[in-house]
Amino acid sequence: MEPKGDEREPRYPQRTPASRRRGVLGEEVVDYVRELILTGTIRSGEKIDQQAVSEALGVSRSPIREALVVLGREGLVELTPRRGAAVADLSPEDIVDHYALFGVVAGRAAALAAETIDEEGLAELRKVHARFLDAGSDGAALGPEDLQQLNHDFHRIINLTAPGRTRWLLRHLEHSVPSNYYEFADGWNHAAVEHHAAILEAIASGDADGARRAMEAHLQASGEAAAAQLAAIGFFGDNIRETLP
Amino acid sequence: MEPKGDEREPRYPQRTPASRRRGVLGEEVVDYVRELILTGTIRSGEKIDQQAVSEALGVSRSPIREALVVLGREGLVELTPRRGAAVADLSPEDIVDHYALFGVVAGRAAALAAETIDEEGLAELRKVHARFLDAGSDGAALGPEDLQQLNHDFHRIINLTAPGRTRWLLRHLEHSVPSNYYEFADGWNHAAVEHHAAILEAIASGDADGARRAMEAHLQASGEAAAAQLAAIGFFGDNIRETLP
DNA sequence: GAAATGAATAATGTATTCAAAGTACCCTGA
DNA sequence: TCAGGGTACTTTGAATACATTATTCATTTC
Repeated sequence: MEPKGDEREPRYPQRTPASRRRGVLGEEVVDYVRELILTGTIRSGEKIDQQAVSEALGVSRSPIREALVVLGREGLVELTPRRGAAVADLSPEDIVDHYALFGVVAGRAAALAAETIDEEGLAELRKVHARFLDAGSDGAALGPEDLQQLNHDFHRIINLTAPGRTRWLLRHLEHSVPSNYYEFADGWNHAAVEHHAAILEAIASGDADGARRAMEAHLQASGEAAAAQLAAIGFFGDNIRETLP
Repeated sequence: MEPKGDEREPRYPQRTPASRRRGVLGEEVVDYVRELILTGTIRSGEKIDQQAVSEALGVSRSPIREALVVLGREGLVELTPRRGAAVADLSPEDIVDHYALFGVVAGRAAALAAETIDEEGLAELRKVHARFLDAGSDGAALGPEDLQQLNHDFHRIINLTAPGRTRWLLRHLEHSVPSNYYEFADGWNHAAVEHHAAILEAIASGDADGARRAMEAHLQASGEAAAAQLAAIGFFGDNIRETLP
C-alpha cells in the first residue's frame, strides 16, 4: 500500500484567511485560486476540485462555487456544465493580446489625463515617479513589493482622471492577468522607468496623443515581459497533451 | 384594509425558464435579472430581493446568488457585504463612456479586419450589409429582432478576425450594457446603415485606420442613442432621492 | 413630540444535505 | 488480451437548513 493516504491529486496549499470576516469569503477564494493559477501552481487544463479547495481554505463549497463562476467570467477557468471547472489554457498570444487591450484602454486614460490632470495630481505623479527612479538607480532599500506598489500608484494616479466606467474596465483588465504575481525580469525595472518617464513627460506637457502612444507602448512591453515570465514558470507548459494521442 | 395582499414591493415578473436544464441555471438567472435592469423594470438603487427572484423563477437561492455575483462583477448591480444586492446606478455618462470603450476595442478589431479579412469573410460582410440596407430603405418584412440580428452579424463577422482575448472582451462589453433591450429610436437605423457602409468600405479597401475611426464613431453614436433610449424608459430616473432630503 | 433603545422580524452568507450525472473499476466473454 | 457492460463510487449542481447580521417597529425617555 502506498503512503498516499487520503490526499487528493492536486494538493492545495492550506490557508486560513486571517480575516475570516463573513460576507466576503467568495472574494477571498477568488484571490486564492487566481494566485494558484497565475503562479503556475495549478496548470492549464487541470481540473479544479471544489471539495479540495473547500478543505484547503476551511470553508464550505458555496463560496467556492461563486468564486469559480467569477473566475470563469474572467476567463481564467473554464466551466463545463456538469463537469466542473478547469484552469483555462491561455496562450502567450492571449497574454500579449490582453495587455494590448489593456494598453488601448489605459492609453485612453493617459490621453485624458494629459488634458485634464490638475497641478496637484501632476505633482503627486512626479513624486511617485521620482521614487521609482531612485529605486532603480541607486538601489534604495526597496523590495519588489515596494516597486510593485510604486508602479501601481503611478498608474492609479493617471487613471483617477478617467470616467468611472473606464476605471472599472481597467481594474478588471489589471486583475485577470498576472501583474503582481511575477517577479519582474532583470532589466525590466529599468525599461519600466523609461516608459514611465516618457508617459509622465507627455502628460506634463499636455500632449494627449503622445501620452496615449507612450502608455500603449509601455503596456505592450509589459505584456511581452509577462508572457516571458509566465513561460519561465511553466505556465504554458502542459499542452503536451495536445501533441500526444 | 388595502388590497395589497402579500405581494412584495418590487414585483418580479414570473418566469419558468423553458429549458430547466441543470447546470446552467445561474446563466438563466443572470439573463433574467439583466433584462429586468436594462428594461427599467427595476430601477437604480433598488434592492434585489434574493428570495423574490428565487420565487419568481422557481429555483432556489443558490443560482440566484451566483448570478448576483456575476452581475456585480459586470457592474450592473452593487453588492454590499451583509446588505445584499442593489441595482447599480449608472449615469448617462457611464453609458456613453462604456460605449466609447467598446468603440476603442471594436475599432482595434476593425483595423485588424481591414488588414487580414479574407475574400470569403468580406463577401459575407457585404451580404449582411446589403440585407441591412434593404431593410432600411424599402421596408422589407423585417422585424426589429431581425434588424438586431443583422446588426449583430455584421459586427460578429468583423470581430471573428480578432484574437481570442479581444473577442472575449468584446463579448463582455456587449453584454453588460443595453444592446438588445432597447428599441432603436426613429432614424437610428438609417444612421446605423451609413455607419456600417463607412466601416465596410474602409475594411474592403484595406484602410485599417479608417476602419478603426469609422467603428469608433459608430459606437460613439450608438452610446448616445442607447443613453437617450435608457433615459426615455426612465432608467436614470430615480436619483431624485439624491436631490431630496 | 422627537430621538433613542430594544425586541421581533426578515434577509443575508455559509454550511449541509440530496439527487442526478459523471467517472472509475471490476468482471465477464470473445 | 482486450473490448464491452454493468456496478459502485465521486463529484457536481441545486435545494434546504442554520447562524448571524440588518431592519423594522413599538416602546421608553428626554
